Amino acid sequence: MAEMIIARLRRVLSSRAREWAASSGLSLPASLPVSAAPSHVKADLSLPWPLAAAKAVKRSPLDLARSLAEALESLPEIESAEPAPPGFVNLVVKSTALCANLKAITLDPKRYGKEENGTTKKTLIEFVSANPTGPLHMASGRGATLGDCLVRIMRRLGRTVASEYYVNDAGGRVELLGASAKARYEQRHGKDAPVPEKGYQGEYLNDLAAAAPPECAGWDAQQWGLYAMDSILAQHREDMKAFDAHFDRWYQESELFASGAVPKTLEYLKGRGMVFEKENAVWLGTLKAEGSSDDKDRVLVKSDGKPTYFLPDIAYHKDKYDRGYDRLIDIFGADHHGYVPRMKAAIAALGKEPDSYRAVVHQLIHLFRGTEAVKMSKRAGTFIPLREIIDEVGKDACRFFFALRTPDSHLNFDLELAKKQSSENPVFYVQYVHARICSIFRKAAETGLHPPGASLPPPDADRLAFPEERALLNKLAWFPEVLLDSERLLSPHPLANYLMELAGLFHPFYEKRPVLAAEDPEIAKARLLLIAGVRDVIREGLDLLGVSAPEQM
RNA sequence: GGGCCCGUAGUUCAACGGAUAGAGCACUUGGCUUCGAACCAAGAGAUCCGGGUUCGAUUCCUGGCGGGCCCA
Repeated sequence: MAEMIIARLRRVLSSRAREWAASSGLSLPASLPVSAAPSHVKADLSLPWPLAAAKAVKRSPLDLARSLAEALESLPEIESAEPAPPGFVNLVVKSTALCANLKAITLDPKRYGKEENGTTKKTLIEFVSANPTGPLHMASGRGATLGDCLVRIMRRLGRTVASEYYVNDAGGRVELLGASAKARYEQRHGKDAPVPEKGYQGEYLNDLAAAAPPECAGWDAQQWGLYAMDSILAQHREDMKAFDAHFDRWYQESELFASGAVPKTLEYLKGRGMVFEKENAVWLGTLKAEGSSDDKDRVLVKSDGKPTYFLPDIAYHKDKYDRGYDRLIDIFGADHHGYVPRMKAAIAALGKEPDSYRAVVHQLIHLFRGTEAVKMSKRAGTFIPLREIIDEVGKDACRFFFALRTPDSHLNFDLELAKKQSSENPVFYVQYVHARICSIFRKAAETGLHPPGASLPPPDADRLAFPEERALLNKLAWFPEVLLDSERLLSPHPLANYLMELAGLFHPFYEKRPVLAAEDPEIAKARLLLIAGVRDVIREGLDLLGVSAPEQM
């Protein structure tokens, strides 16, 4: 398969530009980005390099742009290179190159975007990891979308990556959950049994108590706790399945205790001299750790001899490294952002490269019903379960909505709007393009113009020369770059926004350039290949977001 | 009180330090006997307020104001 066109151009242009710079006595920055030309410029690519280079020399940026444009114009893939004030070089890519790229997409859509010589590092992405003490709520949906999309995107790029869900099933909360469930059970049987003071209040505990097997009458809080946690965890698994979020492993905290990893990790940290004792407790010196931004030291083992949650968390992350992952990504909701500095400190205490650990903190979702804010409170039991949204809005709309935004955005989610299933939801805008194209292919099969499965000839560039066609050819070329952006930013939002833009370019083409009733059969076939490329990229792009691409809607 | 994040069009959101700040929805006016009108064309509409760095700031630094979250 041909190398992706933009990636190739980036390499070729950079290399030629460096030759040019060397012969002109200039120095160029280490990174030479190639970006799409802005809409008001009639070009495909835009280079701001002369602006950056002009600083050190006495020539004007525009002069340098003229000179650079001359040096680049002779490249085989380049149609024209024009200097533009204040010092850009705008490039038009040869249509033949874009057409070759189009043909390559349709030949093997599943590999479009794969980096042949990418990193061999193994990445582990941990996300959701909600406590099994209550149903998953909306915020988990955002974390699930970010994590799952990232896994899919990185796999598409050719990375080795695995996903995990960490289950906090050890410690005191099992018993507290059990006591809460037991109280609900006894209330159902007419007893005056108050839920423990700091216990769990949610309505779901009622359902859980009602569904308990007959022998539960004799259970103590611990047994109730195991039962409750099992059934809540089973619900989490079902919710994640319904949300199309896949985890390669559900890692249980109790496994760490069972294997002795917790005390071993403590010994390991002691051996590295990272631990001290004070007031009968054992501490990790996170405050003064290398590169630490934590605001105080953290307890690992309390004065009563019990470990805090922090110690098994460290043991879990050590285990990730021990299993051969050299790049860890954790995805948190903003309510856990305070956790990040101490985990970074712990990574340093383990002797790992700080850059090998990345935390994505996504902001929480503000829920509305129309204009009325809905407060989320797990304790009060008034949160909106993720399941309710999946059932009423659909996981496609929900995932696409979350995938469109950067993790940093404090996004608003209007339940009434989302439930409308109307065109107000952007996912339909993209899916509609896919359905429209599939419809054209059905018609093309009926009329015999293009039997299913038949291959289309590589297009003659002259037959895809209208601006609407050129714009699509160009946009399709950027798909692999968008995947790289998503990986770099650890977020699917560049991809989701790209799909909106691609869809937005298809409709005008559709209105102005008939495919089946084209001027002649050769043009019809060229346009069929073009829309096949659009269809494939939308289908693959939506798939990376975990969103379906219906053939009819 | 300290820390993290945010403030862009009526609204929900984009924009590696680059050019005339882009989309969806909503609004106004047009467009279905012609591949799907969940669409298109045209119109109107925005960077919270001061300073600073830079050839160039929505972006970086700094001081306010406003909001979300965490800690004390």
